[in-house]
Amino acid sequence: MENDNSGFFEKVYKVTSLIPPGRVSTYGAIARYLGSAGSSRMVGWALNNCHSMGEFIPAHRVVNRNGILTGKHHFGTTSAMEQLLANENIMVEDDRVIDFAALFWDPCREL
DNA sequence: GGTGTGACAATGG
DNA sequence: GCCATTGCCACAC
Repeated sequence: MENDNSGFFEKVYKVTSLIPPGRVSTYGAIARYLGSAGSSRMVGWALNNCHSMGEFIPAHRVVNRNGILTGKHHFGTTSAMEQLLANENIMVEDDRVIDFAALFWDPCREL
């Protein structure tokens, strides 16, 4: 299919797209689900290339393990990510997801 | 084929 | 408890 990217990236996009609305995930969780727990940084990098994809990736649902919107700057504007999260009923305060633990979506556990 | 990187994570001081 | 450093692994040049 069209998703014949480099493999790891494709999985990142896939899993990220599979994040249910109103939920958030972490780079480490996704990386671990892909079989590479130490590739947490790769997840972020993959999302960085998400702009090269012809499809929108809900990367705003992906935050670091602290629930902090680390990559909000990559959305163009810092408010873009917060707006997107707010649109998903996710409240963000001080660049951090409120009740992140409850909204945390683990692909290894829920998928 | 080697080097650099990158939106993290974990540990140490 | 907060700041700095290292590890990590896959992709781009």
